[in-house]
Amino acid sequence: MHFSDFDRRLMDRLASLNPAQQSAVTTLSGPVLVLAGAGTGKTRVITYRMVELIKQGIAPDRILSVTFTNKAAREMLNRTKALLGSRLKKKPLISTFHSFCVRVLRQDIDSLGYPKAFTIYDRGEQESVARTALRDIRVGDKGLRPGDLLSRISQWKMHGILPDFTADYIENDLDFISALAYRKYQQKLRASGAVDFDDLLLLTGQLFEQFPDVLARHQSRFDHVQIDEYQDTNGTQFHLIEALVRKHQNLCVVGDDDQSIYGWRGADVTHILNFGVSFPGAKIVRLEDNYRCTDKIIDVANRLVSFNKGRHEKVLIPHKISDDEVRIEDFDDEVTEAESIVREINYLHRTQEIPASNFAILFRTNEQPRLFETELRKAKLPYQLVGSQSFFDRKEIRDLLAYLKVFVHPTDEVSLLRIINTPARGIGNSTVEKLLARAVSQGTSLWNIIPDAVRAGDLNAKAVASLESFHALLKRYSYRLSHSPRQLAECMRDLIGEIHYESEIQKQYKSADQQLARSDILDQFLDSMSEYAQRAEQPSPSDYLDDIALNGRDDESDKEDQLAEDAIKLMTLHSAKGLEFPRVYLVGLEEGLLPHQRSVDADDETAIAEERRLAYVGVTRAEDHLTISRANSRMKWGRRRPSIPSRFLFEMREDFCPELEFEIEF
DNA sequence: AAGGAGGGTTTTTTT
DNA sequence: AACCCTCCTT
Repeated sequence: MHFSDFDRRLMDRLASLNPAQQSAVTTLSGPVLVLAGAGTGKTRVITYRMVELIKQGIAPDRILSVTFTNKAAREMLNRTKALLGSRLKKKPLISTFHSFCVRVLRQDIDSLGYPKAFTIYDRGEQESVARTALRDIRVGDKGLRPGDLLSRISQWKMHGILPDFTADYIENDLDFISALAYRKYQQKLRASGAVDFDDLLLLTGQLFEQFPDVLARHQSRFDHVQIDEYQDTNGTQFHLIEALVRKHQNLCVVGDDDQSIYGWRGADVTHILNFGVSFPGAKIVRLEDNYRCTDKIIDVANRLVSFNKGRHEKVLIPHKISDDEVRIEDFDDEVTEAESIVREINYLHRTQEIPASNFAILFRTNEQPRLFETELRKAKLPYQLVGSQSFFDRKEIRDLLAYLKVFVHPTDEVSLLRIINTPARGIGNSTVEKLLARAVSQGTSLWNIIPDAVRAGDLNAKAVASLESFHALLKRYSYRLSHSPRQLAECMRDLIGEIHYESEIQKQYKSADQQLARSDILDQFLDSMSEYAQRAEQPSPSDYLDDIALNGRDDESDKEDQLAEDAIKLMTLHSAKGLEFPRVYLVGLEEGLLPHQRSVDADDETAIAEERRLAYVGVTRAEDHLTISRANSRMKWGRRRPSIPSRFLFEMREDFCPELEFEIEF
């Protein structure tokens, strides 16, 4: 959407606020809960409120607004700028919890015994740490994998439970081993000067709790705090908020319990349900006027969500009337599903000239978009896969980032292990094992042991020579980067040359096509770095790494924004939250997919309820046209299996009665 | 130490 | 079907 359209719509909306919305906007002090259904303009209300505060004379930088994603933060900032123009003298602080916490921690984390130059570990790196932590523990034949332990550990962290306090929560083998792993894991992280995503919140909470002066400093920075998507707050986040507003209670939160879809990540709906208890005297404003969807779509959404128990009863009131029924279509298999939907989009786009950006295809799992991508590419339609961090997940990028991390922070053991023999330089497993054993026995890090080990002489000559030149290489680049941070891209380009990374690619990929694609990735990566070096006020490698950790492929989005504006969007239901599209295809409504098999197996009504909310989120993304589809059979793990229509279809439509094409076996 | 073959396993969702 | 891990050969 262009700015002019955008502004016009905003101004219209502002002029037509209903009394409930007005009261949300004009209640400027004390706690406020805005309970708002889908498509009622939640985020806009919070933006207007901020604008109102600034108009009343509150300095923009004394308002903290927390959004759920970095993208939402950017959008909110743009709207504020559009509404206030030159009246906006300072920048309001709009960020996610995680970005906010990184800022806090960069200042004070040393009080907790971590280095200020900590690195942030993502999922893959966490798993390596967990794997080493696991190795020290005798797992026996329990068949547990790092992933299981990590998610248990993550749950504890999101409830603010530290390693020393896990004893109360042990109920089974998984808990027991996870508790052990948690301690080892946390030790390893700290030794590597690393922090994981949950730590960002957990450590900030710890900091606030243990150091009242630090808390006081941050409390006095803000007169007002606003939180968007409050239904997704976890325990640790709640404590952070509560601590920040403890003195003035100027807190405004916005959310919808029917859209709580992050329970698996620790989000706790009770925070929004008990807001009035946690913050006495809170005003509660309800928004039920839906401006997004047609009456037909709202009807389906209301019916569906009414099957959930224990929620704030809300009935969305549609403001758009349409003759277009919600379509529920079935196809033989997942290939036909993709083909047919893409064929329809192709027709509508090319013949009816409906812009590509009007379309969105929403799905439950990440294996689903593949086929749609293939079909869209065949039809030469512009599309964008939203949300997947595929770019920074590529092997090449991860390798080079690991180099960069070691340059910045030599104690980062996970990254060091990743690059020590990448590309192969004759430092094989047995050598690495010896080094690690020595590091453990001397109680120091792998990095520190390398010069010693070279002297000790129980390694073969080739390995020693390689180690020496590897060590020298790291020192050289780390020195160079710290002295000329603006040269980030050039530096990495030289590195690629020096370690012959390109020839490594040639070796690994046989076809010229693939080789080209891989080199292309490297170029994009270097571009992203030089772009960063220009954009940032004070570029530094560690700041660049923060940027990537928190924003993913953010740097590309600027370039792609115009392109993305005119593309068909493909995304999971989770990343579709907060967005809206004129034409939505909600695909794969089958038992086992939506609701997901894992929730079905859990045999737990709350798990199914969350799946239902997910479907509800999908339905309510559609502005004008909604098509729901399913396949009668689907490939899974190389096998074709029959699919049963999702139970949600029966709930959405009273008259839903499909003809089943497969035979029922008894 | 490196590369390749064979076997076993897998996927929910993401800041 | 695709990926990862382990083991085997060179």
